[in-house]
Amino acid sequence: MGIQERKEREKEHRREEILNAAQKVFFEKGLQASTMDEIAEAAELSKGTLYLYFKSKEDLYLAVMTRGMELLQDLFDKAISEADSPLDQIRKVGQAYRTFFNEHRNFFRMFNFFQHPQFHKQVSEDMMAICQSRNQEIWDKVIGIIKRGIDQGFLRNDLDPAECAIMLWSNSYGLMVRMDTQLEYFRENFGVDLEKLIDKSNELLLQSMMTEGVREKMALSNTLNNEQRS
Amino acid sequence: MGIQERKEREKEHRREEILNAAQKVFFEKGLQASTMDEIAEAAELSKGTLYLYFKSKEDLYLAVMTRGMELLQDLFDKAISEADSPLDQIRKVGQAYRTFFNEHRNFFRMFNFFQHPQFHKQVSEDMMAICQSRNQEIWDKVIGIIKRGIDQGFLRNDLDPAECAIMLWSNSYGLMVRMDTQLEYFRENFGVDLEKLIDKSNELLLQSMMTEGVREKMALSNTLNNEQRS
DNA sequence: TAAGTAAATGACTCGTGGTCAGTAGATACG
DNA sequence: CGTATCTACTGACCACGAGTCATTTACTTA
Repeated sequence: MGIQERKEREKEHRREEILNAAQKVFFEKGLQASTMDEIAEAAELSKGTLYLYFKSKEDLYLAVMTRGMELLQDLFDKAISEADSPLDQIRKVGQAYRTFFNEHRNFFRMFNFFQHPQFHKQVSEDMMAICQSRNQEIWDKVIGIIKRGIDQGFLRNDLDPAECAIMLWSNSYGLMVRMDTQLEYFRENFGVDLEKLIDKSNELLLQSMMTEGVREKMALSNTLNNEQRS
Repeated sequence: MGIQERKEREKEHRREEILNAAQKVFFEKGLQASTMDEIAEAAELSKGTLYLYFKSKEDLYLAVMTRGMELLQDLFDKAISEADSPLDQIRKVGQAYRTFFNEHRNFFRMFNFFQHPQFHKQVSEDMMAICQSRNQEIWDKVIGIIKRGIDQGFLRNDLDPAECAIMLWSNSYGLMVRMDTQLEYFRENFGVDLEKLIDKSNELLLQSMMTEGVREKMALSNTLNNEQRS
């Protein structure tokens, strides 16, 4: 009998609907200012029902966040599959991260919020484990492409892939946080375009990771490109 | 008559006592989990009194945070005055930031929390302005030493001081956030020592900002140092 | 000593996260 | 078809914490 299966589907569907409502409310107001009543209202359910599907407001928040992690993973996969060399993969994944930041700012902020140790205490272990494993998947993916870059001679073989991945990621991340809250401030006070700066500093780091030969070839083709343009 | 003055002093003193109590509680539990009753208890005052001195829990939180900003400024001033060249100043200020992170982690987390746009809405404009201006002071200081580094020929003169400052700062910051929540994770899963990585990646960036001549001189003296050691 | 003033109090309100006894509607059974 | 069971759902309710304000206390001044 398919009744069991149908019920499972319906339950999953209901869960998704709650997530949709929660996402909408959280995106508008953030964790603190959103209320469970409001989310229940948006989901056209009673508050009690929310607690049948999620252990707490924080857990619900993280469940929404995992959607963002999936999204980021998809963007990365797409970037990796579209690139033609390990170096190109690294650049395109970096670009994908910046796209994610620009077009899914609310998810970026959720990731950011998730970093706070104090927040972790309010979250169930189950949900924490889910986030951990998704996180691990993303890091493995990023480290993987760096490793290929080293193995195929594009990046210096005295470097550690994980270290490189963390450096590049954190470098972008640090600037994005700045951008998110102080983009105007830096433009007005110091005439700095943070958007371009992310590109620049990421490229700076990447180049210092390249092997001598690759860097020279890069420089040469850049020169050619510039000459063609002018 | 000095009564007026004495009252002012007493009021200031009371304010400091409240800040002491708040700092203790906030450090232990974070913003969310700390209650105003608890802080009042720690300050040996009633809750109502707290609201005579601070507009809201969030304002009180930020008032504690400004102490951290003062502390960071002092560390920077000390680092700048103790260094003997602009390049040394940049390195020592970077080191001071890392010291701040390690020894005043709770303040670092407060700064971090402050970054959230959602949090800003819950704060009074007065307090926001105070934080802004302190922030500006710190950035001016950091940009100032980079500018001296460029003017005196240590750093490439095609670079913008503000851009360099932001790059270096954000680079450290990004890694510190990672360190704060995932130090063990990265050590266990990828064998990466984030502490050392901050040094490494900061030095990497700094070197790519140096003029050719200075970099070569640096490389030479490093070689000599290494030879002396072995 | 009494009036006046500033500081401090704590009982109160109101909003919100989370609970749980009860309801309704579907399903299984006689 | 009627009844028992089960399951998702409900919303009144509780606990607790931020913020308020009428009242009290302590000090100053005349």
